[in-house]
Amino acid sequence: MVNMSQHMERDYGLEKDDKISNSVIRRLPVYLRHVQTLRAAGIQTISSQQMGVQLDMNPAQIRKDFAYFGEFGRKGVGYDIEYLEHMLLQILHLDRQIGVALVGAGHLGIALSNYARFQSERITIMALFDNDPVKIGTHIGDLIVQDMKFLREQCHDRNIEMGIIAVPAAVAQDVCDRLVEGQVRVILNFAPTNLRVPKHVILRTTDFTTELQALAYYIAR
Amino acid sequence: MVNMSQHMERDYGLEKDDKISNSVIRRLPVYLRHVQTLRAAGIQTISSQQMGVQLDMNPAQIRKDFAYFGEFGRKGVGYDIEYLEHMLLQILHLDRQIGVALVGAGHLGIALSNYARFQSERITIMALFDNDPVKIGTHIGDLIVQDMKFLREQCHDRNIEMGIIAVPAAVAQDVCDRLVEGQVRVILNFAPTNLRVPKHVILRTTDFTTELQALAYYIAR
DNA sequence: TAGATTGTTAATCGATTAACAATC
DNA sequence: TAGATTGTTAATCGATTAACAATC
Repeated sequence: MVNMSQHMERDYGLEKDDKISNSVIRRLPVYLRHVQTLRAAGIQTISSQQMGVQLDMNPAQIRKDFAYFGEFGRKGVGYDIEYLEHMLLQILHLDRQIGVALVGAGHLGIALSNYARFQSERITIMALFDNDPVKIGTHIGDLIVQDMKFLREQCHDRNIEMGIIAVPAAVAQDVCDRLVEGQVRVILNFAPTNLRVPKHVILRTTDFTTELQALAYYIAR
Repeated sequence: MVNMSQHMERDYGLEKDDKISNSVIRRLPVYLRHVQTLRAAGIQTISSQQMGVQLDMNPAQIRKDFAYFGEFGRKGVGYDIEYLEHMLLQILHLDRQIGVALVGAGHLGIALSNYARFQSERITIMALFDNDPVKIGTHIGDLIVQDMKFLREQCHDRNIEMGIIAVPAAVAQDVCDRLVEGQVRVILNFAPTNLRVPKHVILRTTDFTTELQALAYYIAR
Protein backbone atom coordinates (compact mmCIF):
# COMPACT_ATOMS: atom_id res chain seq x y z
CA MET A 1 0.00 0.00 0.00
CA VAL A 2 2.78 2.39 0.92
CA ASN A 3 4.53 1.47 -2.30
CA MET A 4 1.44 2.04 -4.34
CA SER A 5 0.74 5.45 -2.85
CA GLN A 6 4.34 6.48 -3.48
CA HIS A 7 3.99 5.37 -7.01
CA MET A 8 0.83 7.35 -7.51
CA GLU A 9 2.34 10.44 -5.98
CA ARG A 10 5.24 10.14 -8.34
CA ASP A 11 2.89 9.86 -11.31
CA TYR A 12 0.98 12.86 -10.11
CA GLY A 13 4.21 14.80 -9.73
CA LEU A 14 5.23 14.14 -13.31
CA GLU A 15 1.69 14.92 -14.36
CA LYS A 16 1.24 15.69 -18.03
CA ASP A 17 4.91 15.44 -19.04
CA ASP A 18 4.77 11.80 -17.98
CA LYS A 19 7.22 10.80 -20.71
CA ILE A 20 5.71 12.04 -23.90
CA SER A 21 7.63 10.34 -26.67
CA ASN A 22 10.00 12.25 -28.88
CA SER A 23 7.96 11.25 -31.94
CA VAL A 24 5.05 13.23 -30.55
CA ILE A 25 7.18 16.23 -29.58
CA ARG A 26 8.68 16.48 -33.04
CA ARG A 27 5.22 16.73 -34.58
CA LEU A 28 4.17 19.66 -32.39
CA PRO A 29 6.11 22.32 -34.34
CA VAL A 30 4.52 21.01 -37.52
CA TYR A 31 1.05 21.47 -36.03
CA LEU A 32 2.04 24.89 -34.74
CA ARG A 33 3.23 26.10 -38.11
CA HIS A 34 0.08 24.85 -39.80
CA VAL A 35 -2.20 26.41 -37.21
CA GLN A 36 -0.41 29.73 -37.65
CA THR A 37 -0.95 29.52 -41.40
CA LEU A 38 -4.64 28.82 -40.86
CA ARG A 39 -5.03 31.71 -38.45
CA ALA A 40 -3.30 34.04 -40.91
CA ALA A 41 -5.89 32.89 -43.45
CA GLY A 42 -8.67 33.92 -41.06
CA ILE A 43 -9.86 30.39 -40.27
CA GLN A 44 -11.26 29.95 -36.78
CA THR A 45 -11.96 26.25 -36.28
CA ILE A 46 -10.55 23.01 -37.63
CA SER A 47 -11.29 19.32 -37.17
CA SER A 48 -8.65 16.60 -36.92
CA GLN A 49 -10.16 15.20 -40.09
CA GLN A 50 -9.50 18.38 -42.11
CA MET A 51 -6.07 18.84 -40.60
CA GLY A 52 -5.22 15.25 -41.46
CA VAL A 53 -5.99 15.89 -45.12
CA GLN A 54 -4.04 19.15 -45.14
CA LEU A 55 -0.93 17.72 -43.46
CA ASP A 56 -1.25 14.23 -44.92
CA MET A 57 -1.50 12.66 -41.49
CA ASN A 58 -3.84 10.29 -39.68
CA PRO A 59 -6.56 12.25 -37.81
CA ALA A 60 -6.49 9.81 -34.87
CA GLN A 61 -2.82 10.56 -34.42
CA ILE A 62 -3.46 14.29 -34.38
CA ARG A 63 -6.20 13.94 -31.73
CA LYS A 64 -4.05 11.63 -29.65
CA ASP A 65 -1.07 13.97 -29.82
CA PHE A 66 -3.17 16.89 -28.57
CA ALA A 67 -4.86 14.78 -25.90
CA TYR A 68 -1.53 14.10 -24.19
CA PHE A 69 -1.59 17.72 -23.07
CA GLY A 70 -5.25 18.21 -22.20
CA GLU A 71 -8.65 18.56 -23.80
CA PHE A 72 -8.29 21.28 -26.42
CA GLY A 73 -11.19 20.44 -28.67
CA ARG A 74 -14.98 20.57 -28.65
CA LYS A 75 -16.82 17.39 -29.49
CA GLY A 76 -18.88 17.79 -32.63
CA VAL A 77 -17.06 21.00 -33.52
CA GLY A 78 -13.29 20.64 -33.65
CA TYR A 79 -10.43 22.76 -32.39
CA ASP A 80 -10.43 26.53 -31.98
CA ILE A 81 -7.42 27.71 -33.98
CA GLU A 82 -6.46 30.55 -31.69
CA TYR A 83 -6.67 28.43 -28.55
CA LEU A 84 -4.79 25.59 -30.19
CA GLU A 85 -1.97 27.91 -31.18
CA HIS A 86 -1.88 29.29 -27.65
CA MET A 87 -1.62 25.79 -26.17
CA LEU A 88 1.04 24.61 -28.62
CA LEU A 89 3.16 27.68 -27.89
CA GLN A 90 2.79 27.02 -24.18
CA ILE A 91 3.67 23.32 -24.45
CA LEU A 92 6.79 24.11 -26.47
CA HIS A 93 7.76 26.90 -24.03
CA LEU A 94 7.55 29.38 -26.85
CA ASP A 95 5.40 31.68 -24.74
CA ARG A 96 8.53 33.09 -23.15
CA GLN A 97 11.97 34.03 -24.43
CA ILE A 98 14.54 31.26 -24.80
CA GLY A 99 18.18 32.35 -24.81
CA VAL A 100 20.42 30.59 -27.30
CA ALA A 101 24.20 30.54 -27.76
CA LEU A 102 25.32 29.96 -31.33
CA VAL A 103 28.85 28.67 -31.85
CA GLY A 104 30.41 29.05 -35.28
CA ALA A 105 30.19 32.21 -37.39
CA GLY A 106 30.68 30.58 -40.78
CA HIS A 107 28.05 30.53 -43.49
CA LEU A 108 25.94 28.02 -41.59
CA GLY A 109 26.10 30.06 -38.40
CA ILE A 110 25.09 33.22 -40.26
CA ALA A 111 22.26 31.39 -42.02
CA LEU A 112 21.03 30.14 -38.67
CA SER A 113 21.19 33.54 -37.04
CA ASN A 114 19.05 35.07 -39.79
CA TYR A 115 16.67 32.15 -39.84
CA ALA A 116 15.94 31.84 -36.16
CA ARG A 117 15.28 35.54 -35.77
CA PHE A 118 12.80 35.64 -38.61
CA GLN A 119 10.86 32.52 -37.83
CA SER A 120 10.17 32.53 -34.16
CA GLU A 121 10.85 35.63 -32.14
CA ARG A 122 10.86 33.83 -28.84
CA ILE A 123 13.95 31.75 -29.64
CA THR A 124 16.61 34.43 -29.44
CA ILE A 125 20.27 34.06 -30.25
CA MET A 126 21.84 36.01 -27.41
CA ALA A 127 25.52 35.30 -28.09
CA LEU A 128 27.63 34.23 -31.05
CA PHE A 129 31.08 32.67 -30.73
CA ASP A 130 33.96 31.70 -32.99
CA ASN A 131 37.67 31.02 -32.54
CA ASP A 132 38.83 32.75 -35.71
CA PRO A 133 40.66 35.99 -34.75
CA VAL A 134 39.55 37.56 -38.02
CA LYS A 135 35.88 37.06 -37.17
CA ILE A 136 36.04 37.92 -33.47
CA GLY A 137 34.77 41.45 -32.88
CA THR A 138 32.90 41.71 -36.18
CA HIS A 139 29.14 42.33 -36.32
CA ILE A 140 26.63 39.84 -37.64
CA GLY A 141 23.17 41.33 -37.52
CA ASP A 142 23.04 42.94 -34.10
CA LEU A 143 25.44 40.45 -32.55
CA ILE A 144 29.21 40.76 -32.06
CA VAL A 145 31.28 37.62 -32.61
CA GLN A 146 32.97 36.73 -29.33
CA ASP A 147 36.02 34.64 -28.57
CA MET A 148 35.17 31.08 -27.68
CA LYS A 149 37.14 31.41 -24.47
CA PHE A 150 34.19 33.37 -23.06
CA LEU A 151 31.68 30.68 -24.01
CA ARG A 152 31.43 28.92 -20.66
CA GLU A 153 31.13 32.00 -18.48
CA GLN A 154 28.71 33.80 -20.83
CA CYS A 155 26.34 30.83 -20.97
CA HIS A 156 26.43 30.48 -17.23
CA ASP A 157 26.15 34.16 -16.35
CA ARG A 158 23.41 34.96 -18.84
CA ASN A 159 21.42 31.79 -18.13
CA ILE A 160 21.54 30.60 -21.70
CA GLU A 161 19.34 27.56 -22.08
CA MET A 162 20.13 26.24 -25.52
CA GLY A 163 23.29 25.81 -27.58
CA ILE A 164 23.74 25.43 -31.32
CA ILE A 165 26.96 23.91 -32.64
CA ALA A 166 27.82 25.05 -36.17
CA VAL A 167 31.57 24.41 -36.22
CA PRO A 168 33.71 21.80 -38.03
CA ALA A 169 33.52 18.25 -36.70
CA ALA A 170 37.08 18.40 -35.36
CA VAL A 171 36.25 21.01 -32.71
CA ALA A 172 32.61 20.09 -32.05
CA GLN A 173 33.27 17.94 -28.96
CA ASP A 174 35.32 20.72 -27.39
CA VAL A 175 32.54 23.25 -28.03
CA CYS A 176 29.99 20.80 -26.69
CA ASP A 177 31.95 20.30 -23.46
CA ARG A 178 32.16 24.05 -22.93
CA LEU A 179 28.42 24.45 -23.40
CA VAL A 180 27.79 21.71 -20.86
CA GLU A 181 30.20 23.38 -18.42
CA GLY A 182 28.25 26.59 -18.93
CA GLN A 183 25.11 24.75 -17.71
CA VAL A 184 23.48 24.51 -21.13
CA ARG A 185 21.13 21.51 -21.03
CA VAL A 186 19.78 21.41 -24.57
CA ILE A 187 22.09 21.27 -27.59
CA LEU A 188 21.48 21.15 -31.33
CA ASN A 189 24.54 19.90 -33.20
CA PHE A 190 25.12 20.41 -36.93
CA ALA A 191 28.63 18.93 -37.02
CA PRO A 192 28.86 15.46 -38.58
CA THR A 193 30.21 13.67 -35.53
CA ASN A 194 28.93 11.62 -32.59
CA LEU A 195 29.15 13.82 -29.53
CA ARG A 196 29.26 12.60 -25.94
CA VAL A 197 27.17 14.41 -23.33
CA PRO A 198 26.20 13.62 -19.73
CA LYS A 199 22.84 11.90 -19.27
CA HIS A 200 21.07 15.05 -18.09
CA VAL A 201 21.84 16.91 -21.33
CA ILE A 202 19.53 16.65 -24.36
CA LEU A 203 21.50 16.44 -27.59
CA ARG A 204 20.16 16.29 -31.09
CA THR A 205 22.46 15.97 -34.09
CA THR A 206 21.30 16.78 -37.59
CA ASP A 207 23.90 17.09 -40.28
CA PHE A 208 23.77 17.62 -44.02
CA THR A 209 26.15 14.81 -44.89
CA THR A 210 24.14 12.15 -43.11
CA GLU A 211 20.89 13.39 -44.64
CA LEU A 212 22.32 13.47 -48.14
CA GLN A 213 23.93 10.06 -47.84
CA ALA A 214 20.72 8.49 -46.54
CA LEU A 215 18.79 10.02 -49.45
CA ALA A 216 21.38 8.71 -51.90
CA TYR A 217 20.09 5.23 -51.07
CA TYR A 218 16.83 6.04 -52.85
CA ILE A 219 18.45 7.08 -56.08
CA ALA A 220 18.24 4.89 -59.18
CA ARG A 221 15.39 2.79 -58.00
CA MET B 1 -0.10 -21.68 -59.07
CA VAL B 2 0.26 -19.04 -61.74
CA ASN B 3 -0.45 -16.39 -59.14
CA MET B 4 2.10 -17.79 -56.77
CA SER B 5 4.82 -17.91 -59.38
CA GLN B 6 4.08 -14.33 -60.37
CA HIS B 7 4.34 -13.32 -56.76
CA MET B 8 7.66 -15.06 -56.35
CA GLU B 9 9.02 -13.52 -59.48
CA ARG B 10 8.07 -10.13 -58.19
CA ASP B 11 9.79 -10.78 -54.87
CA TYR B 12 12.86 -11.96 -56.67
CA GLY B 13 12.82 -8.81 -58.75
CA LEU B 14 12.79 -6.59 -55.67
CA GLU B 15 15.43 -8.85 -54.13
CA LYS B 16 17.41 -7.29 -51.31
CA ASP B 17 15.74 -3.87 -51.38
CA ASP B 18 12.52 -5.62 -50.40
CA LYS B 19 11.35 -2.58 -48.42
CA ILE B 20 14.13 -1.80 -46.01
CA SER B 21 12.68 0.65 -43.53
CA ASN B 22 13.76 4.25 -43.47
CA SER B 23 14.92 3.85 -39.86
CA VAL B 24 17.52 1.36 -41.07
CA ILE B 25 18.60 3.49 -44.03
CA ARG B 26 19.17 6.53 -41.85
CA ARG B 27 21.56 4.58 -39.64
CA LEU B 28 23.75 3.49 -42.56
CA PRO B 29 25.58 6.83 -42.95
CA VAL B 30 26.32 6.76 -39.22
CA TYR B 31 27.92 3.33 -39.57
CA LEU B 32 29.79 4.50 -42.64
CA ARG B 33 31.27 7.51 -40.91
CA HIS B 34 32.33 5.44 -37.94
CA VAL B 35 33.90 2.75 -40.09
CA GLN B 36 35.86 5.41 -41.98
CA THR B 37 37.14 6.81 -38.70
CA LEU B 38 38.21 3.32 -37.61
CA ARG B 39 39.98 2.66 -40.88
CA ALA B 40 41.81 5.99 -40.65
CA ALA B 41 42.97 4.83 -37.21
CA GLY B 42 44.41 1.69 -38.79
CA ILE B 43 41.89 -0.72 -37.25
CA GLN B 44 41.11 -3.76 -39.41
CA THR B 45 38.30 -5.66 -37.70
CA ILE B 46 35.40 -4.81 -35.40
CA SER B 47 32.62 -6.74 -33.68
CA SER B 48 29.04 -5.53 -33.36
CA GLN B 49 29.66 -5.58 -29.59
CA GLN B 50 32.55 -3.07 -29.81
CA MET B 51 30.74 -0.93 -32.34
CA GLY B 52 27.70 -0.87 -30.08
CA VAL B 53 29.75 0.54 -27.23
CA GLN B 54 31.43 3.11 -29.47
CA LEU B 55 28.20 4.35 -31.07
CA ASP B 56 26.00 3.79 -28.03
CA MET B 57 23.76 1.40 -29.92
CA ASN B 58 22.42 -2.11 -29.44
CA PRO B 59 24.75 -4.68 -31.08
CA ALA B 60 21.83 -6.83 -32.22
CA GLN B 61 20.47 -3.85 -34.12
CA ILE B 62 23.80 -3.29 -35.84
CA ARG B 63 24.04 -6.95 -36.91
CA LYS B 64 20.44 -6.95 -38.09
CA ASP B 65 20.92 -3.75 -40.10
CA PHE B 66 23.93 -5.21 -41.92
CA ALA B 67 22.21 -8.55 -42.45
CA TYR B 68 19.46 -6.91 -44.54
CA PHE B 69 22.06 -6.45 -47.24
CA GLY B 70 24.00 -9.71 -47.04
CA GLU B 71 26.47 -11.56 -44.86
CA PHE B 72 29.33 -9.15 -44.27
CA GLY B 73 30.80 -10.62 -41.10
CA ARG B 74 32.76 -13.67 -40.01
CA LYS B 75 31.35 -15.68 -37.12
CA GLY B 76 33.69 -15.66 -34.16
CA VAL B 77 35.67 -12.77 -35.66
CA GLY B 78 33.56 -9.76 -36.54
CA TYR B 79 33.48 -7.44 -39.54
CA ASP B 80 36.39 -6.52 -41.78
CA ILE B 81 36.50 -2.73 -41.71
CA GLU B 82 37.60 -2.25 -45.28
CA TYR B 83 35.00 -4.64 -46.67
CA LEU B 84 32.27 -3.14 -44.50
CA GLU B 85 33.09 0.35 -45.77
CA HIS B 86 33.04 -0.94 -49.32
CA MET B 87 29.62 -2.51 -48.83
CA LEU B 88 28.12 0.52 -47.11
CA LEU B 89 29.33 2.78 -49.91
CA GLN B 90 27.80 0.42 -52.43
CA ILE B 91 24.45 0.18 -50.63
CA LEU B 92 24.20 3.96 -50.38
CA HIS B 93 25.19 4.35 -54.05
CA LEU B 94 28.21 6.34 -52.97
CA ASP B 95 30.47 4.22 -55.16
CA ARG B 96 29.57 6.36 -58.13
CA GLN B 97 29.04 10.07 -58.67
CA ILE B 98 25.66 11.53 -57.76
CA GLY B 99 24.75 14.82 -59.45
CA VAL B 100 23.01 17.37 -57.26
CA ALA B 101 21.25 20.65 -58.05
CA LEU B 102 21.36 23.18 -55.23
CA VAL B 103 18.74 25.92 -55.28
CA GLY B 104 19.36 29.02 -53.18
CA ALA B 105 22.69 30.84 -53.03
CA GLY B 106 22.21 32.45 -49.62
CA HIS B 107 24.33 31.66 -46.59
CA LEU B 108 22.71 28.26 -46.19
CA GLY B 109 23.31 27.39 -49.84
CA ILE B 110 26.94 28.45 -49.61
CA ALA B 111 27.41 26.49 -46.37
CA LEU B 112 25.93 23.44 -48.07
CA SER B 113 28.09 23.76 -51.14
CA ASN B 114 31.26 23.86 -49.02
CA TYR B 115 30.07 21.08 -46.75
CA ALA B 116 29.02 18.57 -49.34
CA ARG B 117 32.23 18.93 -51.31
CA PHE B 118 34.44 18.34 -48.29
CA GLN B 119 32.61 15.44 -46.76
CA SER B 120 31.79 13.05 -49.50
CA GLU B 121 33.33 13.53 -52.91
CA ARG B 122 30.81 11.35 -54.67
CA ILE B 123 27.86 13.64 -53.92
CA THR B 124 28.66 16.48 -56.27
CA ILE B 125 26.83 19.75 -56.57
CA MET B 126 26.74 20.19 -60.33
CA ALA B 127 24.58 23.29 -60.60
CA LEU B 128 23.60 26.17 -58.34
CA PHE B 129 20.53 28.35 -58.89
CA ASP B 130 19.03 31.54 -57.49
CA ASN B 131 16.52 34.12 -58.66
CA ASP B 132 18.36 37.17 -57.36
CA PRO B 133 19.78 39.13 -60.35
CA VAL B 134 22.64 40.35 -58.15
CA LYS B 135 23.76 36.78 -57.43
CA ILE B 136 23.21 35.32 -60.89
CA GLY B 137 26.52 35.04 -62.74
CA THR B 138 28.69 35.25 -59.63
CA HIS B 139 31.09 32.46 -58.66
CA ILE B 140 30.71 30.34 -55.54
CA GLY B 141 33.58 27.92 -55.30
CA ASP B 142 33.88 26.57 -58.82
CA LEU B 143 30.19 27.01 -59.57
CA ILE B 144 28.44 29.89 -61.30
CA VAL B 145 25.05 30.92 -59.93
CA GLN B 146 22.47 30.39 -62.65
CA ASP B 147 19.03 31.87 -63.19
CA MET B 148 16.27 29.67 -61.82
CA LYS B 149 14.56 29.76 -65.20
CA PHE B 150 17.15 27.22 -66.41
CA LEU B 151 16.49 24.87 -63.49
CA ARG B 152 14.16 22.45 -65.21
CA GLU B 153 16.11 22.04 -68.43
CA GLN B 154 19.50 21.79 -66.69
CA CYS B 155 18.31 19.06 -64.34
CA HIS B 156 16.80 17.15 -67.20
CA ASP B 157 19.65 17.58 -69.69
CA ARG B 158 22.45 16.84 -67.21
CA ASN B 159 20.63 13.91 -65.57
CA ILE B 160 20.71 15.47 -62.14
CA GLU B 161 19.44 12.95 -59.61
CA MET B 162 19.06 14.95 -56.42
CA GLY B 163 17.82 18.41 -55.53
CA ILE B 164 18.46 20.55 -52.47
CA ILE B 165 16.05 23.36 -51.65
CA ALA B 166 17.66 26.16 -49.66
CA VAL B 167 15.31 29.04 -50.46
CA PRO B 168 12.72 30.90 -48.38
CA ALA B 169 9.50 29.03 -47.60
CA ALA B 170 7.44 31.28 -49.87
CA VAL B 171 9.15 30.06 -53.05
CA ALA B 172 9.97 26.50 -51.97
CA GLN B 173 6.94 24.85 -53.60
CA ASP B 174 7.70 26.55 -56.91
CA VAL B 175 11.31 25.37 -56.79
CA CYS B 176 10.16 21.89 -55.83
CA ASP B 177 7.78 21.72 -58.79
CA ARG B 178 10.53 22.75 -61.17
CA LEU B 179 12.86 20.06 -59.82
CA VAL B 180 10.15 17.45 -60.30
CA GLU B 181 9.55 18.69 -63.85
CA GLY B 182 13.28 18.30 -64.45
CA GLN B 183 12.94 14.60 -63.51
CA VAL B 184 14.63 14.93 -60.13
CA ARG B 185 13.34 12.08 -57.97
CA VAL B 186 15.03 12.73 -54.63
CA ILE B 187 14.72 16.09 -52.85
CA LEU B 188 16.11 17.43 -49.59
CA ASN B 189 14.18 20.48 -48.43
CA PHE B 190 15.47 22.98 -45.87
CA ALA B 191 12.57 25.43 -46.15
CA PRO B 192 10.13 25.37 -43.24
CA THR B 193 7.05 24.39 -45.20
CA ASN B 194 5.10 21.26 -46.13
CA LEU B 195 5.80 20.55 -49.78
CA ARG B 196 3.63 18.47 -52.08
CA VAL B 197 5.30 16.02 -54.43
CA PRO B 198 4.02 13.18 -56.65
CA LYS B 199 4.13 9.70 -55.10
CA HIS B 200 7.19 8.63 -57.05
CA VAL B 201 9.34 11.45 -55.63
CA ILE B 202 11.21 11.01 -52.34
CA LEU B 203 11.09 14.18 -50.25
CA ARG B 204 12.75 14.79 -46.93
CA THR B 205 12.29 18.07 -45.08
CA THR B 206 14.62 19.13 -42.31
CA ASP B 207 14.42 22.70 -41.11
CA PHE B 208 16.10 24.62 -38.32
CA THR B 209 12.92 26.15 -36.96
CA THR B 210 11.19 22.84 -36.42
CA GLU B 211 14.28 21.34 -34.80
CA LEU B 212 14.74 24.29 -32.47
CA GLN B 213 11.07 24.42 -31.51
CA ALA B 214 10.98 20.70 -30.74
CA LEU B 215 14.07 21.06 -28.55
CA ALA B 216 12.53 24.01 -26.74
CA TYR B 217 10.07 21.51 -25.24
CA TYR B 218 12.89 20.00 -23.20
CA ILE B 219 13.94 23.27 -21.62
CA ALA B 220 13.22 24.02 -17.96
CA ARG B 221 12.53 20.49 -16.92
C1' DT C 1 38.94 -27.87 -29.14
C1' DA C 2 37.19 -23.67 -26.56
C1' DG C 3 35.85 -19.05 -27.00
C1' DA C 4 33.85 -15.60 -29.69
C1' DT C 5 30.69 -13.67 -32.69
C1' DT C 6 27.63 -13.80 -36.50
C1' DG C 7 22.95 -14.26 -38.72
C1' DT C 8 18.28 -15.05 -37.64
C1' DT C 9 14.17 -16.32 -35.17
C1' DA C 10 11.31 -15.28 -31.33
C1' DA C 11 9.93 -12.02 -27.67
C1' DT C 12 9.28 -7.48 -26.34
C1' DC C 13 8.43 -2.94 -26.68
C1' DG C 14 6.47 1.18 -28.52
C1' DA C 15 4.02 3.80 -31.88
C1' DT C 16 0.22 4.18 -35.10
C1' DT C 17 -4.42 3.39 -36.45
C1' DA C 18 -9.23 1.87 -35.81
C1' DA C 19 -13.31 1.95 -33.35
C1' DC C 20 -16.66 3.89 -30.54
C1' DA C 21 -18.94 5.89 -26.41
C1' DA C 22 -19.48 10.51 -24.82
C1' DT C 23 -21.12 14.83 -25.99
C1' DC C 24 -21.26 19.25 -28.41
C1' DT D 1 -33.00 15.82 -32.20
C1' DA D 2 -29.52 14.33 -35.82
C1' DG D 3 -24.96 14.86 -37.36
C1' DA D 4 -20.34 15.65 -36.30
C1' DT D 5 -16.27 15.18 -33.84
C1' DT D 6 -13.67 14.60 -29.76
C1' DG D 7 -11.03 11.82 -26.26
C1' DT D 8 -9.73 7.26 -25.25
C1' DT D 9 -9.48 2.28 -25.27
C1' DA D 10 -8.42 -1.66 -27.96
C1' DA D 11 -6.25 -3.66 -32.11
C1' DT D 12 -2.67 -3.51 -35.26
C1' DC D 13 1.53 -2.68 -37.03
C1' DG D 14 6.41 -2.09 -37.02
C1' DA D 15 10.81 -1.60 -34.87
C1' DT D 16 14.02 -2.94 -31.31
C1' DT D 17 16.11 -6.26 -28.37
C1' DA D 18 17.06 -10.93 -26.56
C1' DA D 19 18.34 -15.44 -27.32
C1' DC D 20 20.68 -19.01 -29.49
C1' DA D 21 22.10 -22.36 -33.10
C1' DA D 22 25.59 -22.21 -36.57
C1' DT D 23 30.30 -21.71 -37.28
C1' DC D 24 34.69 -19.29 -37.58
